[in-house]
Amino acid sequence: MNLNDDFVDKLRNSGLRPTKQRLKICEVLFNIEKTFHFTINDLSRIISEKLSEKISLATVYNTVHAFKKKGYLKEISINSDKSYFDTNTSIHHHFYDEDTHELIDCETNDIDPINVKKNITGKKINSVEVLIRVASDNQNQN
Amino acid sequence: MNLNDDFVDKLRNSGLRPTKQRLKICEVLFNIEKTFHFTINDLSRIISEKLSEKISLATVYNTVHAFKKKGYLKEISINSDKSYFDTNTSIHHHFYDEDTHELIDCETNDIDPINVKKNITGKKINSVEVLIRVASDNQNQN
DNA sequence: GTGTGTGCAAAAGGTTTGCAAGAAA
DNA sequence: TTTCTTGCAAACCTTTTGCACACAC
Repeated sequence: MNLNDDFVDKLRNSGLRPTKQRLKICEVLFNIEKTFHFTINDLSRIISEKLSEKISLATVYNTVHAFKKKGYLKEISINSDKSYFDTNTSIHHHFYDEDTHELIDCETNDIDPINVKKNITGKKINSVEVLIRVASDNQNQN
Repeated sequence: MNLNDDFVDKLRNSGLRPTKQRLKICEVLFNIEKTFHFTINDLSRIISEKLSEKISLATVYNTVHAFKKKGYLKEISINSDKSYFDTNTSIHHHFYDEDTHELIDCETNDIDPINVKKNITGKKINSVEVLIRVASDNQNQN
């Protein structure tokens, strides 16, 4: 399998040993054309379903954090009960569907450039990201 | 004390009994001219320091969530290890200082209007909020 | 063989829950 | 007196850690 070799290279190039577990996680995360969002729990579940083989939770955590540190994944804060990760690592925005709790990417191009007029002395801006909360049009909001 | 009466009314009007604990939490949260950001832990600590009287953690959680439900507090997602709350319940933006983990309000006026060019079919936009991550200018990132 | 990675179980945070005792209506 | 609230401890969930064993190099 060609892709698998790519993953081996990818891992090697970033100083991560291409172990069986890490390759499986790569398959799940990066074998897909469109980017996707997940929690560690999601990922763990998907692995055991798709691959009919279990990877220890600790290893999933280790790997996800290693991938994040290497810039292959990005962590997103939507609500505070869980960490969401995104395979789209560019600076971009999100729609958050409050009905379904689904997260949808919104590329930088989909929003006019954001001009921050205030600034904090001695601090530089690392990122500017927008969260757009949406809900069903005909919903009775609580 | 006049303010205390206000709090009693405030609570009564929203169907919450004005208990000793809730009034104390009101004093801490709403007796201040400027808005402030806190975690439940912060709040609990402030209460025991400022009021030299302890309120059970469970009660603090209960009260904060009750206040949030009534619209007196707003929950903010910065990172997933903790919940932050904000006494400023308007739609507004935030600076997040990655060095100090401090949260700073950024009023809607401080950012030029945000034009979202993409939209999700059948969904209406509830809020558009920006998180600006900042860090020390001379910091060695990572 | 050396060093890194894995997996388990235990621990650690933050948060929630169940229930008995207490306070407000 | 009835209903809501409090407080404690236990439970819970997500995440982290310690350590022995296994695997990659």
